Amino acid sequence: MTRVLVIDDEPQIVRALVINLKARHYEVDAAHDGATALQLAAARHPDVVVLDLGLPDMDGVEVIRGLRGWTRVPILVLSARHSSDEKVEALDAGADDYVTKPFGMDELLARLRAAVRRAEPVPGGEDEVVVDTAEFTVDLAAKKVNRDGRDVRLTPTEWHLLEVLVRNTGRLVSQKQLLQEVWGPSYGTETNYLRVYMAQLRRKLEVDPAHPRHFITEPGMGYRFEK
Amino acid sequence: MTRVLVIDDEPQIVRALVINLKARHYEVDAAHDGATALQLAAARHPDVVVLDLGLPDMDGVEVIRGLRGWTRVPILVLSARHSSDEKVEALDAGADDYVTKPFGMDELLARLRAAVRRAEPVPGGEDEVVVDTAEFTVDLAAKKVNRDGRDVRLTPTEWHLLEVLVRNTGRLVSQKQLLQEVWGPSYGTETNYLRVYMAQLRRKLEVDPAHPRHFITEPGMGYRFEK
DNA sequence: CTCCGGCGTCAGAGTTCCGTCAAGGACGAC
DNA sequence: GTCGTCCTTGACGGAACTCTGACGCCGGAG
Repeated sequence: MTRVLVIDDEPQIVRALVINLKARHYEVDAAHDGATALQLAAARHPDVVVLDLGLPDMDGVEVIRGLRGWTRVPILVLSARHSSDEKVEALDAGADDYVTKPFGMDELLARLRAAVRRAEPVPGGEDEVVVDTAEFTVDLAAKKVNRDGRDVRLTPTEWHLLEVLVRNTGRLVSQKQLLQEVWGPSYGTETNYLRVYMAQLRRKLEVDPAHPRHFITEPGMGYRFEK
Repeated sequence: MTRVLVIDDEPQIVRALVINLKARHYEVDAAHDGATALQLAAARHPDVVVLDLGLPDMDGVEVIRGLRGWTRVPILVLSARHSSDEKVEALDAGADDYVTKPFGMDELLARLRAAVRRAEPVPGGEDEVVVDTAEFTVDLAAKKVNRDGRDVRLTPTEWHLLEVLVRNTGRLVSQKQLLQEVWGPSYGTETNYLRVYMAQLRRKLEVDPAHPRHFITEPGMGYRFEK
């Protein structure tokens, strides 16, 4: 769940934001002044910050600097001031976006979504998509299988089949489901394909292909991958 | 130097932007319609895009989608429309910011700076600028390849292809992804291009081009660069 | 016991995919 | 214009992959 930190000293604005955000399943923290805000940010590590520049205890830009000292969390600034200088100052201090009050809630939420989306790690980035077994390792992102320090070469079909099984580690995958995912939706009965390609996977990955430990056959039903 | 792509069909706006940006030492490309814009984006790989939604040939949101299909470059939208729906649509399509016309140049530039800053890689991040192999060295920042103490001459396309592969060292890069990143989003099936240019890269960089050790073919799937 | 269905194995045929070469065209430099 | 560089395109032989049928094994049912 995405966590939002709202910083504003006007209770009605905070209330409106909190209600709208919670309705959209965001987790919301709120602070009424800069000091509390910085503390909360450090404690809760929000995914995005909504900051009103007009705070009672400190300049909003100072809050931005305080945050930017240690985090790159997206900061969305709210302000009643339309002056161009204010915007430039806030943006150059490290804000990500600047919305002038009064603002439309739809727009604010859209900008919030944009800010959060941007901060997301690249899909297929460094996320750990590696599955380990005693004998081999499957890296789903790099499309690599390593066994005894060597890369194992898989054909597209073999890889596709392995992928479906590994993504369902421990679960039984029916023959029909495998056929449809690997060969396409119009397949479903060609179980001989499965037999051939399961055999090849086992030959390449199992220690003893005749007595598989990872690619288990469930007779009449399907196959199961076990670590 | 930061490269900006300006997309707008109003010459006076383009002129104003180009003058201001160049004065601040940005490198600027300009397009006056969506098709040219997508082409230019693919060819020039801008660091940030400024996009007017009102284009003669296609909907601005389509341009956003066209870009987002293959790149995460920051997109700053300009529009005369103040309607909230328009903003939400553009932002949800993948835009990073939305500025309504008439806009202050200072503010626009500040938002541009914010967008570029955000996109910067984390300082001290795991960005490898130089990649070494036993036989040659690729310097991604300097755009240079060195082999046996000599710089290897690569054509723009060869370099581009090499860059994509090296940035994904060890990972399989699909043919479609390579084509889209190097030749542009409208490509995806012209695998003969890949065959030709992979051969050229191998001829220039592999010890034995017929038995490549670094530029590995995964038949039916794509290519992989290995140190 | 025999029969039978489901599974594993193997090898060959057919098809797709890849590396290579060469020719043609676009473009800019001189 | 002429040259040189680079990109595109087509063609072809060979390699890799998928499909297909045949066969044997095994366990359960009759």
